[in-house]
Amino acid sequence: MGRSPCCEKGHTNKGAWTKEEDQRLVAYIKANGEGCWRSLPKAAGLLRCGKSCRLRWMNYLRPDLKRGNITEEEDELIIKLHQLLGNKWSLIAGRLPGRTDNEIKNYWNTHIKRKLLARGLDPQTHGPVNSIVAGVASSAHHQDNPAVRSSCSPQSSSTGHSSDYGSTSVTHPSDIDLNLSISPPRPSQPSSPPPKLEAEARGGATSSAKTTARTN
DNA sequence: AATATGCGCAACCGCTCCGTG
DNA sequence: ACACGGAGCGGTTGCGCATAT
Repeated sequence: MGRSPCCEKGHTNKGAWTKEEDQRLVAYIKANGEGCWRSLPKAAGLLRCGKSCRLRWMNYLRPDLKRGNITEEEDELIIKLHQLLGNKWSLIAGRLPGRTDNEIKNYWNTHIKRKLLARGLDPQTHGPVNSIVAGVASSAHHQDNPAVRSSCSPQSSSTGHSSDYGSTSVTHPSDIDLNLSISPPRPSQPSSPPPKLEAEARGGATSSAKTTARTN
C-alpha cells in the first residue's frame, strides 16, 4: 500500500507540547469531539500532525485519565494480562480504566521487568529465568493461547519486533490465575477474553498518560 | 558545589489493520 | 476484488530530572 505521509513535515512542530497547543487541542475536541485526526490540526489551528494530536489527547489530555501511581493491584493485573496477551499494551490498557497503553508500556519497561527479574522470572516468558532456553521451546504454548492468537494473527507480527513475543511464550496458562476482574473496568468474562478484548481495544482501548506534571 | 550517570516519561516513527470507494 | 486513506498499535528515542560520586 502506498502510504502517504501522515502530515506535511516541515510545516509541523515536533517535540514537547506547549500549554497553548494543549489548550487549543482540548478546546477543539471539546467543541467538536474526537475524530478525523488528519484534518484536526488544521481545523484547530495547530502546527502538528494528526497523529501527534491524537497521541497527545489519548495519552495526556483526556479528562478521564487516572493520574498518579500505578497501584499494587494494577501492577499485578498488568503482569497477569501481559502473561496472557504479551506486549499487547492497548489490550492491557483496555482493562485498566484511566490508564494508557503508553503508560503501561513505560511502566512495564521501567518497573515490572525489573520486578520480575528480581523474582527470578523472565519478563517475556514469565517463566523462571534459568529456564529461558527451555522456555523458548515452550513458545509453542503461545499458539495455544487463544487470546494471543486472536489478537496477533501470524501476519500481525508487525515490524519484526513482535517476533519478540514469539518468545513471549505463556509458560503454563493453566497455572495462571486468569481472573481479570481485579479492578476491572468492566465485568470481565475470564473465559472469553480474546475477541472481545480485541474489539474493545480497537474501539476504545484508550490510551492515556501518566502525568508527572512535566509537560511544559 | 559541580559533574557524571541512571532512570522515567513523553513523543516520534514505521508498520499493520480496517473501512470505504 | 482491489486500491487507497485514515486510524491505531508497538517499539524506540530523546529530554529532563533525580541521585550518586
